[in-house]
Amino acid sequence: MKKVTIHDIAKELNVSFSTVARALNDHPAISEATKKSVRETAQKLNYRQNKLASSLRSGHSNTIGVIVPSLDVSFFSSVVHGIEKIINENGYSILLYQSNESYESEKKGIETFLNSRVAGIIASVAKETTKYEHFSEIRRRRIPLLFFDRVVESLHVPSVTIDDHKGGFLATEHLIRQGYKRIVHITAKQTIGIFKERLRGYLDALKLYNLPVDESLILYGDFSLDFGRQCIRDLYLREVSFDAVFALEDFTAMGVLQQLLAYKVRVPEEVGVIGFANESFAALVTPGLSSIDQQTVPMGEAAAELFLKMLRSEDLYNNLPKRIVLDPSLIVRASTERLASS
Amino acid sequence: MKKVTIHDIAKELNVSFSTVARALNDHPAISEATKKSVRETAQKLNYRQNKLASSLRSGHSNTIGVIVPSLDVSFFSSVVHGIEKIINENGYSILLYQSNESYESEKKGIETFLNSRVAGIIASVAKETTKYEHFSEIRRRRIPLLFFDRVVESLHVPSVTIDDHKGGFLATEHLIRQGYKRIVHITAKQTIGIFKERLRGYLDALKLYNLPVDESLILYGDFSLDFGRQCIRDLYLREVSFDAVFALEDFTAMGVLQQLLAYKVRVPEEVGVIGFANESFAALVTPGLSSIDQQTVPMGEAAAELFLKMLRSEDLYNNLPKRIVLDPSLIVRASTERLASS
DNA sequence: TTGAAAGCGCTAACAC
DNA sequence: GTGTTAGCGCTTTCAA
Repeated sequence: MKKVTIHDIAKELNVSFSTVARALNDHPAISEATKKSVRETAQKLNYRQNKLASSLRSGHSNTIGVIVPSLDVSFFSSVVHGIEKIINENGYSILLYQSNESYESEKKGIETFLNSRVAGIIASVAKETTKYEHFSEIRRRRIPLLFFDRVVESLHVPSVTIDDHKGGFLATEHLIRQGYKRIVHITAKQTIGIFKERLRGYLDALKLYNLPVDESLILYGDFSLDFGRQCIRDLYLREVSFDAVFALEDFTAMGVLQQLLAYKVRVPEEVGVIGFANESFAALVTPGLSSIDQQTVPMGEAAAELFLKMLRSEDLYNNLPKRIVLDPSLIVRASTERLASS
Repeated sequence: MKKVTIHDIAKELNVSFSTVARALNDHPAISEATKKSVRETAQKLNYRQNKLASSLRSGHSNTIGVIVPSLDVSFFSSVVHGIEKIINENGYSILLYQSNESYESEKKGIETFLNSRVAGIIASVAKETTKYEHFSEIRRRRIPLLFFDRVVESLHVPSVTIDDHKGGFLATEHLIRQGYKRIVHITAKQTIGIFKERLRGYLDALKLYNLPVDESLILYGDFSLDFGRQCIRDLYLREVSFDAVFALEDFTAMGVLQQLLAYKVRVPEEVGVIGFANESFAALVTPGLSSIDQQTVPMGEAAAELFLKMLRSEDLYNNLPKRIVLDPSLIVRASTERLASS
């Protein structure tokens, strides 16, 4: 199949190729009649506009780079799902990259985006990354950049995140209102921002409801399902009394749940359990695991919409960057539903 | 930041711009000394090759289009994860599109790919799609096309799928070997290829082990968690005796499991349950749900590798298309583990 | 309302 | 080993 260009259409119709170009771009100065015949022969010849040429010439591209740690993590694939939806509805396409949490990959991805002359970049930073030169280069080139979930604060770039403090607060408040009094919180050993925020939410809820903060109820670890199980074993070994557990994320909460059931502890009657992230399994396990929903798809949509606004505004980096902080929501399931009304 | 081109580097070094181009592309006829100085000033000036220009001129692009129904389905995001990994390691980038199971979106996605002059396309067909003109256009343009999981047989295009017949067989055989004799199979009302294959596997296993095929044990429905629950209620209502259930996918199996537990039926002692897909929740529910693993990441990797071979071969559409059929694997968990040894 | 001409930044054939 | 030249297929001024 020979490659068809606007010149072929022009030859066919005996007009100049620039008339054809204008007709295809729906230029106002072209008569409806010409437009019609141009479109018809374009169709007939199976013409397809070459975006490479048009982007090169015009200096405008309609692809935007999206880089995330891994699509194999449901949080990220779900956010990308939301981003792609909105981005596509607005006529852009996405160039996708996974950093696999590696700084080198992330840098390489950004370079590819820059070389491909993307219109802008949406990113969630790799865990490993501690140098941000590749991100500041984007800024220096005046290319729109937006972070979601994992943000580099020092760059002062627009971002979309969720309010982890509020999430921690909601989870804890819910347990308190269900009548639980000695609430364990499992958090991360490392001082990762989001987990510190969830812990702050936990502490603030206790304070607000005049419950004492008991340091022996705050457990620090390498979060995982196994760590959740281990926490429960330790609490029993140490004979710490408790009647509820708020775990920093659902897998850990799941471990907690499994170990409690193994010990024949009744959930939620004797001990309530709540997680964080609202993973798909939370609704399926028995008893259903209460959790905090992170609004993944809305996060992607909000990110894409804010980003489109950035693309359209001229004074991109002049005013203060906009930060959208989404509200997490409490999902109550059987694992904490001790009272009829919450 | 002014845009830097090879001309700027050339001016800086008093050489011709084509020397610069060759140096940057590591052309053998350029002296090491020139290469070095060119690379240095490129770095100094913050030069970035414009891929749009180079692809336009050379006629070769290094982006490949990937279109899937939805990234919000873990199967697809996991396969895309595998594809992206291999594709990137080989210097290509992926342009991503979701069809959301819609024919119109799928068509639009393919058109965008064609306009963007992608080097090739990897696709998993939308449910809604019944016309394949957009796919045959790809072939006509001699652009490499590969299907994974959802294939258009009539197009004779390379593909990567899993052996659903074998999956159905493995699941059923496992139940038989565990001593279950009256095995229910829940399948789809619509005659979707993969589900028909799983059913065939079920029937073949029964035959091989000389178990009778009882039509009243084969249930056709609109699969979902709720349908799984309903199946169990119906079986009890109709007083059909059975001692195991093989459901066409995990969510349905989960419904089965939940309803059995609600009826205080002991799993796996009285009834064994196995699903299909090995969703992440299968390992987390109690009892753990046995399932058939679909090799999502390997599928993505195999698809990407076969695809790269296609890109490199000249006689793309001459010989018979290669079809890779991956073996599913049996994952045994508590829901079917009635005997010590399987 | 349309045409002519220049050029986006690069690759690659052809010179020397 | 390096320079010259001609485009890739478009967009976009300027002129008519």
